[in-house]
Amino acid sequence: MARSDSRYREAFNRMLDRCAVLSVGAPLPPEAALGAEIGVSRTVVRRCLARLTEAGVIAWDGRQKHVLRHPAAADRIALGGVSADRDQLEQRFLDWILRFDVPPDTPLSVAELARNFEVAQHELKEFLAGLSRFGLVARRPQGGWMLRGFTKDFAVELSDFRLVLELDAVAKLVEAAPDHPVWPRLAALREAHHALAGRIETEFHAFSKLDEAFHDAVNSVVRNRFVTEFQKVISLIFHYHYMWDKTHEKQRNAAAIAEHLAIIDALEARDAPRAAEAARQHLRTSKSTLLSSLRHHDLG
Amino acid sequence: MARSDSRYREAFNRMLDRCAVLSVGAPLPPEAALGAEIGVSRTVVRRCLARLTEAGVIAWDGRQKHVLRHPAAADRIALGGVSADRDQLEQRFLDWILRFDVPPDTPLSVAELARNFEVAQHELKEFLAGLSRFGLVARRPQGGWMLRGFTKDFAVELSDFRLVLELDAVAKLVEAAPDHPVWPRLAALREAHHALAGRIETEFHAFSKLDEAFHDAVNSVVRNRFVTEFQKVISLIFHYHYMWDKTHEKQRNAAAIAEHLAIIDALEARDAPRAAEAARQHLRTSKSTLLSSLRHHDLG
DNA sequence: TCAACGGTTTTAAATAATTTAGGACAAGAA
DNA sequence: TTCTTGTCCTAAATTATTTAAAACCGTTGA
Repeated sequence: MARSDSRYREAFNRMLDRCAVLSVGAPLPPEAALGAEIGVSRTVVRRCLARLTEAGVIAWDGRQKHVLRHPAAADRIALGGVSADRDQLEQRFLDWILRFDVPPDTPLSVAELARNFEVAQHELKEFLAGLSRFGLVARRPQGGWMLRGFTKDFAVELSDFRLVLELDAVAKLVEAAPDHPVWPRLAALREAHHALAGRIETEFHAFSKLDEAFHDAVNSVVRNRFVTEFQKVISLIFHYHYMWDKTHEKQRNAAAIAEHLAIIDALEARDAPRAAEAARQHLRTSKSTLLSSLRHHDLG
Repeated sequence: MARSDSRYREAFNRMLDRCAVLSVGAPLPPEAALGAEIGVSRTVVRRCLARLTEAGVIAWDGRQKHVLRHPAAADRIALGGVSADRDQLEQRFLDWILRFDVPPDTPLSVAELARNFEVAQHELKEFLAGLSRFGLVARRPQGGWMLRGFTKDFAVELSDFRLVLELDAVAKLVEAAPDHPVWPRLAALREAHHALAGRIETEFHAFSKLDEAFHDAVNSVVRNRFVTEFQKVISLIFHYHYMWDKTHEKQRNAAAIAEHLAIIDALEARDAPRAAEAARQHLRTSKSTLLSSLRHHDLG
């Protein structure tokens, strides 16, 4: 009928813990102090105090409140299932779209999705509203939501946008101070790339993670909330598509490693034009890989 | 108690119109056909038919349904106030923040905002969820929303991001085909700029709109949903700040006109480096204007 | 005397319940 | 057989209700 009282339940248990460390007969701090301590409003504190009184753990009369006995395990109240946090929803949602290859223009049922992901409907709606800013989903005129999906257009525009952002990052990186923390990161990445190149015959699957780490490092020099927000989506999408398209995976990954190393070389040489050109080349490859993986999906 | 039936009300009135053009005794099309015609589901159609029968406008028995009399004006049902559309909400919300200079870290009351803007609470929540992707608002841990607001950091990051997008647009524009529709637009804008420059003593306020039109034209060559989405927010924010900061407005606008013309010159000459440099110069000015307007607000 | 604390009330946010709309399926008429 | 309607089920929109937060005010005790 109404909202859950999990906030109260959790607060009550924490209040029990609070009483456990006090000796019998000791006074409790004022309501406001307890609220601040537990991170909850006075209203909740008072509800908890009332229950503690009822359970005989404390005596409470106005300002006089002191511990009567130490709380037992039986005094605790069970709290409902832990709700999954917000960030995970994003991961799981994109995972669902990409892994099950949901086609574009699919109507999305908020009710069904909320059930599957085990989140409240309004949370999912909020999430979709956020995604709609990226053009990944849209509202339908009759109501409800629709997946605009990973069409060819989407992939092209995403890749183009990524190119713009990443070229900017590369340009900034070349100008970065010598003591910038990105340089050790790049050096470590260079080693990791060389190491993987040596084991490419057997471990080419490990490249996907390395790719993510590389682009993350490059973009780390750009301190911009808009860029950061986009990178999250971009990296997820490219990450999954890497895992998908199994055609010539070994060759592709070997080539990508070489491209990454070329970028690192140019960056460490502080050669802006060469770095830009290397990045452009790599993203061109990336884009065509993304597009070809979409074509495979269209056909199959 | 439940959702509004405005969809049904509107459909009913349109159904009346539909009957009015039929002669008395004529049969009505099947339910599905009516639904398609009016753009509504069969459920609604059947509700309307039931009411029409009750009102004696039609006779309805299974497949037999025909007009009994022409509908009168009294048959219509009044429909509730027209709900404002979604796009306007965005405008009005940003308008509110900027015009009333809501400080950063203000808690936003969904209930109050919904009242003021005369929209349903959940619509506003959806909207806020969308904005949170741009980092303009954020959820508070205890629940509710908070305006992160136009801090200095926000302005800097926004300007930087704008620079990245716009330099890309300029680069693309230089490469645009000679018959691209952007060229006539730029030519018209050049005239408009010259015209305003002549009247700058008295009509410098008109520049804000011209600025918007100029940047819109430049960005029109980039066909990218992500860029488009951002431009909407960017142009709104810069637009309002132009209107605010009244210090040296005339000189600033005159200077900006010159900067715009320099960009147009370089673009029409297809001189990529010069165009980029001119754009960079203009956006630098823009950024410092935005920042100084924020400083004024901090002090006052 | 005043500052801190608690009682009370007002208001908002979260969420379940309720109502309307959409769509699927089956049965029946043409 | 095919189109149409009757019926039912599910989902989305929207309100109502419950919980939480916060403001206000009186009172107590140092």
